[in-house]
Amino acid sequence: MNVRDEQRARVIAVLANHLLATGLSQASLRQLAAAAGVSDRMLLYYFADKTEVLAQAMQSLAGGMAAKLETALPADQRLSQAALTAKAARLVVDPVFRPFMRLWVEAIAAAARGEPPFAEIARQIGEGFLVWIEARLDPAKVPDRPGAAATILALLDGLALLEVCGGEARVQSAVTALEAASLG
Amino acid sequence: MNVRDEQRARVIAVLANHLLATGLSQASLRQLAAAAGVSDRMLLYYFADKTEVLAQAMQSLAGGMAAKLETALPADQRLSQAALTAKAARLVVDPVFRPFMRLWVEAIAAAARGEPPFAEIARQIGEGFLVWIEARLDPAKVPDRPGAAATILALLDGLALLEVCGGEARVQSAVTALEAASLG
DNA sequence: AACCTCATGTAGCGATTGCTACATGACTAG
DNA sequence: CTAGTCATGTAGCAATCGCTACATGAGGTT
Repeated sequence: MNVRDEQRARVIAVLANHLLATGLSQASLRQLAAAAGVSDRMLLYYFADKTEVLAQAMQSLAGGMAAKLETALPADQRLSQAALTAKAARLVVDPVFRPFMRLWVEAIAAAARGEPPFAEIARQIGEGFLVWIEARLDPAKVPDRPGAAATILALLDGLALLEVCGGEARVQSAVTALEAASLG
Repeated sequence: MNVRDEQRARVIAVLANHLLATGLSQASLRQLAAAAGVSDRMLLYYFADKTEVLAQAMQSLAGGMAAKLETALPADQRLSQAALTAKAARLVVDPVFRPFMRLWVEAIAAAARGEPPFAEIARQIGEGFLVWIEARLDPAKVPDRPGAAATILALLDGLALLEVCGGEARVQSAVTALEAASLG
């Protein structure tokens, strides 16, 4: 393997964590390079441009999160809409997933203003989420699975927004209410 | 009234619409000044700095939206959680409100990365939403009103995110599912 | 008439942005 | 040994950013 290709892999891994920790505001070329321990010059030697760096780091993160979600809530168990909503909500507010959800909000906002590569990436990741949700909805109990999945995804994403504009307490009260509703 | 104060009012009104139409990506000082039909130099004569311009424009928008929401769904009618969720969801995906919801997502993302003045503004507007929602929940039918309100707000905000990462179709299918659920 | 505040224009500063031109040593294939 | 690719450093460019220093005329006050 090339030195270059090794560095590509290493840098992406480091930068994925950097993005998780600091968000998209600390993501200028020079800042990314510093975080990865290379010069900005070399970052652009390893990757074509900043867009490619961000795209690969986000892909890496999305893959990791998908794997964690897969094991955190196995797909062989099919749930009602209320039950899956409550379980998934508890999941995404977990400290393990929360940094990703924060970054997810920033990525969607970047996508909203058409900033490459986020427009495409947001769609990909969103699609992945929908598939994950639908696979865990019991067809017997949920007639409109696409509609239910879209509703659940909206709510999960919304919890991340709620944290920013309403604080931790609001998020907890929402999750608690969802769990209560899934029992009644 | 000063020329300066008149201009402040006029410029804010124009810029509020500009932000609604173009989002926060077209919001550099020079771009804002051009949109308002003044020089960047004068924009900073009317306002202390860019932060004040954005803060006032966002406040203006929030006020307008609050008024529209107030009349669109009067507070004298108290609803169940499912019913309010469905009605409010239909409301925020309306063409009248959608540009605001798009901007709202960008503002929250800016708040998430601590960008002034959005951190404070997002909290204010979010709080206003929560009050609006709680005032329309029937205490007899909804035991945990704060929890229900937080849940509804998360879902409404999430619909705006869903539009970006899943497209118009997903949003419609979610709203339809919510309306179906509120009838059953 | 002298002065002063208000309103506005011209010009530019220092920082940061993404990105590039050019040089150079190391190693490798012929 | 020579030619050439690989890996890296130094330096900088053009654009944009938020913001400011300075000048100037217009109109009111004393």
